Amino acid sequence: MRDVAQAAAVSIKTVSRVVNKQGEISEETQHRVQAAIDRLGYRPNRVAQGLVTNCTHTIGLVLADITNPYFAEVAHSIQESMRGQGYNMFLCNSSDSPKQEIEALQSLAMQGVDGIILFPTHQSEENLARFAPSYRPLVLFDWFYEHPNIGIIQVNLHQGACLAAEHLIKRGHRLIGMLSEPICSPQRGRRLHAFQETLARHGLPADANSVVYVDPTVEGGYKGAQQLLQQAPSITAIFAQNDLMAFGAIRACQQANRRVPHDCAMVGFDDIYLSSIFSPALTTVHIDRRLLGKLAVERVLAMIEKPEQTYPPLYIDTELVIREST
Amino acid sequence: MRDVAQAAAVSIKTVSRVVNKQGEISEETQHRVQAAIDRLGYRPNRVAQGLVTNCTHTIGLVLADITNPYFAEVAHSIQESMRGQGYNMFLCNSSDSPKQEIEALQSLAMQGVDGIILFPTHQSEENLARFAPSYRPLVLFDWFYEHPNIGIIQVNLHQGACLAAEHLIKRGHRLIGMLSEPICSPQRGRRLHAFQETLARHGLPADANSVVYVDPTVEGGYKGAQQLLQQAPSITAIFAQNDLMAFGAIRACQQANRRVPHDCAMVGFDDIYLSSIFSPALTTVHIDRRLLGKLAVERVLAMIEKPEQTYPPLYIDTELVIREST
DNA sequence: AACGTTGACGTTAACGTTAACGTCAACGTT
DNA sequence: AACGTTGACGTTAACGTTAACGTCAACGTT
Repeated sequence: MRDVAQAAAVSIKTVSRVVNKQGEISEETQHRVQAAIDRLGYRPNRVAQGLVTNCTHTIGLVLADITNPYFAEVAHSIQESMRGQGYNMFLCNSSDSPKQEIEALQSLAMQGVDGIILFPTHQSEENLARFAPSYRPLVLFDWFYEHPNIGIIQVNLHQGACLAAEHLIKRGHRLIGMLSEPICSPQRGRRLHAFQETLARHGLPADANSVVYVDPTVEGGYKGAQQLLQQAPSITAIFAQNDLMAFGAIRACQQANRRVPHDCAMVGFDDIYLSSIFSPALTTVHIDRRLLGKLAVERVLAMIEKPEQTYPPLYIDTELVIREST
Repeated sequence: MRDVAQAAAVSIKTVSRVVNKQGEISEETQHRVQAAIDRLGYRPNRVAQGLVTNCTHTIGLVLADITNPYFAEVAHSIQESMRGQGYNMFLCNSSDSPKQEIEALQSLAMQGVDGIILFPTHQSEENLARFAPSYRPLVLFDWFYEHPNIGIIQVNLHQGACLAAEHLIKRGHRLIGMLSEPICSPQRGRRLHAFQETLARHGLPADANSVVYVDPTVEGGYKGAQQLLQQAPSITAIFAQNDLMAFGAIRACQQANRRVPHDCAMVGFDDIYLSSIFSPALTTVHIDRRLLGKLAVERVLAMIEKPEQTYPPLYIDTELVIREST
């Protein structure tokens, strides 16, 4: 910057004004400075800017597992939305562990991020309570914790799970197994509870015997389905809490010589891009990841720019996509 | 920091010494300062540290597409390896576009990252030539560009493609289709060329008619396989350049009433975690993503710490995993 | 006793920016 | 002619750290 100022025979403050388009400069000076900037290839140092403006043009994204395509697609959408705004994105994996999550939040705070987008994990409520007041805007997915610093984006999981249940019931299924992740907080159980509620409303059984709690991964779905088929062999359908689990469960069914959907129907959740080309193509609840990412970025940037405003939660509806697995 | 210094009745420099464990402090003072740090919840400001030390404890990861599980798994491994070292990771998608890639590199440079790990795209050579001299350590995957600032990690794609070809030939296939991404640089064509070489070595045809160039995605594989089956209907096997393409191709085969593997065998590349549970489970060339990420982090951190040393390329072997699709 | 060394700190300046305020000429207004 | 306003800059201090150097008492050595 000093070199540019010298080359253009102005003060560094004038260079700063040109870089930040702060006006109050004559066109002639502006051109001269710009020419010097181009000639010397000057780029402002974001670290120094960050120190004085307390604004680093970065946000942090903390999510459970980037290898789950659902998260990856949301991350991709967030990235794309932010790129145009000149923001860079830190990525942290929480591995669904509260300890790693809080570590990620702290390290992001040290890096001076302007805001954080977080898919919270279990046990998070207390962590958030400690963390939120101290820091920048935080946008949460699928969680609820009221605080002026916190923006909420809720996917209508309840609706999605109801749609899935009603679809299976309409197809004549009476005994339906469920694969859920372990439920460590009320927020975590929303899909399962809504599904069970719908079953109950139709007078169908939803006892503990038809639910298995496993990791929300392919592996988890595979093992969970094996267990489910063993402890409740008369089930004719399975509702998995996400598509990866459904993939694993389909595999388990096939290996147990249960054809999908003829011997056991399968419904997933998320509609990741592989669901439509899996064999059989998966019936699942669609969530618009692009919209999700876009809204998250809009919300967090709005909260950064105008922190005094209050921001009501945003809700995103889901949609049942019927394919070959039911 | 000033508050901590005041609370402990020392100078801020002494606090700095405690934080950075720079020694030369009495145990008693150290304890007193540490107590004040804990009590006040002081955390060093990485932005200010970055300005003075020119070291931000961040690295940038630029890759083509985070929604491809292969990249996602490498990103995950990089993240995990870095977490323990106190580094944070910027993530940028290049979308396989040279323009976006160079924009990502520039914005990372402005953020003052200490190093960059890059899965380069086509046209990159000239960009790298311009970029590399000006900046921090750069670690490249599957590319080659010799420069003291650049570290290389090569997956032995040649070996992998040969293994795949020999496997199909041994199974009796004589007419094999190939799905490749567009080849805009020699580096990009390594899998395809090695595969074609092996075919030629066995006296088998590898003409243009049996190759289709499409995007390295599920969609690309799907469309590519459709085209391949139309223009070369007598093929009995397809080699896809990555697993996602293979998934799409399997789908296309099934829809064309070609059973996999009976009517058309399929081999992929990468061995993403979904390959083993796909139906049919995919025969593919395994790449150790965890190792890849771990080595990349080790290399880039070593280059940051000791930039004067020279770092020879690292090579990673591949392995054929035979499953149901062949 | 004089001097050098060392341990345990403190002071000052700097990193590359921007915010806040200052300056000064030119111009218009009364 | 005196004064206020405004446009177009420049100066100074500050952001929160660390590097480089300074200080000073205590201690050992000759």
